[in-house]
Amino acid sequence: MNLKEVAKRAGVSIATVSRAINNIPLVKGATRRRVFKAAAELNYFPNLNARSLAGGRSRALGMIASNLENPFFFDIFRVLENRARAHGYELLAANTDYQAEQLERCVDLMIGRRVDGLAVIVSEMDPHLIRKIDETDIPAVFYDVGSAKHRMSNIRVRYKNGIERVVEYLHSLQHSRFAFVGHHSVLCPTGERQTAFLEAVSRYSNAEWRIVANEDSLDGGRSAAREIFASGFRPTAIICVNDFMAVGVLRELREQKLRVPEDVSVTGFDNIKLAEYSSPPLTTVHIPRDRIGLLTFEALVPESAIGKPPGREIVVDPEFIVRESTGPAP
Amino acid sequence: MNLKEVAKRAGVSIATVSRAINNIPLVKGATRRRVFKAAAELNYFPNLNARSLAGGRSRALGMIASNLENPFFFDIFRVLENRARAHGYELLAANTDYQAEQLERCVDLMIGRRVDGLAVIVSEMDPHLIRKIDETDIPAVFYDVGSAKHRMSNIRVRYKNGIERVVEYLHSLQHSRFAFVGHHSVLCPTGERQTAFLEAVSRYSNAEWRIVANEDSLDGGRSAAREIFASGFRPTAIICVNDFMAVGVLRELREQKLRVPEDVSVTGFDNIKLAEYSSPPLTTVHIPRDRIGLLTFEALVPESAIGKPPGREIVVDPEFIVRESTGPAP
DNA sequence: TTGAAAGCGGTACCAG
DNA sequence: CTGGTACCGCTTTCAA
Repeated sequence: MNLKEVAKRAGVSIATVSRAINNIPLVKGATRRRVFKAAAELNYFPNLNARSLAGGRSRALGMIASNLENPFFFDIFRVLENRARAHGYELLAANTDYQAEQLERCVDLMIGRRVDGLAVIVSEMDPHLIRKIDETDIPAVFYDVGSAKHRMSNIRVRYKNGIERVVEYLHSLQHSRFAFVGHHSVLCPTGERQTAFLEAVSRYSNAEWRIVANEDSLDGGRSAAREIFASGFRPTAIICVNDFMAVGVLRELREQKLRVPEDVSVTGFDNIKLAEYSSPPLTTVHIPRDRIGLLTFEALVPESAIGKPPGREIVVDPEFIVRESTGPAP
Repeated sequence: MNLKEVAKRAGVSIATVSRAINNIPLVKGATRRRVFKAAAELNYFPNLNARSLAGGRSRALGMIASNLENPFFFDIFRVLENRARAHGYELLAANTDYQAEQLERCVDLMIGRRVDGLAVIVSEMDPHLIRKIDETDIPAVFYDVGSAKHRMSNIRVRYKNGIERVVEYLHSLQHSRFAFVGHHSVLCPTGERQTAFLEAVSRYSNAEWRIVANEDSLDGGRSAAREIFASGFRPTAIICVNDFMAVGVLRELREQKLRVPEDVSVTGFDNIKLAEYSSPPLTTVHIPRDRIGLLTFEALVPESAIGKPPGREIVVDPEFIVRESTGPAP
């Protein structure tokens, strides 16, 4: 089914059908009705590929995330999609599983689809990809990487502050043996968190620590915890790169009959919903995904944010939240 | 950047560039190299919209889910995407949040994009939409709804069996006061589970029960549990429509200082990863998402499944799994 | 208010 | 092995 057939049936030209379908005011009411009737009878659906091609814009935004299974990313996706829909865009989502190769495929795909804006919320970003995207002139937002210019914006969360707060808090509770559970991506922001951890912990002369990494999943968190204990190290506090992995850690501690927080304190990061639902609820650091999603949209669709310049650096401050997974050192 | 420019720079015709880019063997090695060089220099990305339009196929599959935040759906998404990618397709995902209106939008979008196959894994499906999709001749798979024909397949999970096993098991443990926590979608499969619950529980003359519903989320599960207790009913066992909500229920019970399973038994459904990570790990019913994802793909892309007829009914049997959230009635 | 026609960027068939 | 070219379905001037 295409415009031509609808036009034939409605007894008008394809130009008129196009106008009617797109709600362009020029069309007379009676004509419009005839067109819609014909379209309905023929079970007509505008071909969006053709529309994008002819129109020069796809009315689609893209979001690439490292791991949509982790609610942190999904929360951003959700608000971004809502904004997009509200403004007549659709959101194409893609997952990289933290793999550089997949990231490259996703980027090519998004560019190939000629998305009108692209948000890249991944930690494995590499400069050559940023350049690649930059050269296409597609408005883009990167997360914790790259620098603002042209049509590229940049959202930067101050992890360092967050981790510092966590470490300070634990130290004030007399903890001295720390473990850091990260995931495999070596670059920012994990890298940043890890570095921040090292810096913070190094400030205390009596502190001992150990760092382990595993995949960003419940299993990954659990394995990481297992690894720590297998090494013989006995932390009094386990600081996790995010809540998702922390839930895995909690599970392993339960297995080992260690009580949280009496025997070991555990902290997460992100403040995903699950952090409130774990047992015990996690002490964590809140990252405002709503705000990030919103700002991302505004950066991608400048018309939606009058007064705010495109291509800017957006800094987000995290917020420390104490729940029940932390307590005085044993 | 388009074919023409690449052709000019490489000193060949656009037909040749097209062939080279698409790895059609006819092209001579030297020519191919010239083309790729030119393409790289010009930062060329094939316009996928144009390709879909001209080629008559989009090389994309669509998946519409009720709630991608629920790992049940996400697990299916994951394997479907893997299969798709392995076969040169991309997967377009969309979320309905259980809203009929959004479902309709998503369907229109997928048809508009001319996906080569569409999986609709939602519980709020309505017959008119099935017809709509049917008339487009796009191969489709529905979950627990519609009937197999033409190019439409149909995956049906035997929930009834699963719920029956759960209820029987609890009854054998001397439970007699049951609560069922569902989510708001009234149609299959939730409806089916709910009905199955009623049938199963009605078989025992001494059984009492109560049914509540809330949104499919952690919060929804928690609220549902709160609602049960607010009503004055004191169940010895809470049967949840899925694991995701069950985790919310567990949280509320903790709040009420009720021990699981000593004071109350709780069961989930689906067997998502989180079910093993909750405290206590959930007794649940396994639904093989991997298999569902795989079968869905095969139904959508018949070439991938030689020997298997397109448009068939696929029946999946769930499997009862006992963990630690269930025990003898108090 | 409507129609005719020139693209948009590819694909694929037909010649050579 | 390569080039020419007729579409694919829609948007968008330009005229009428």
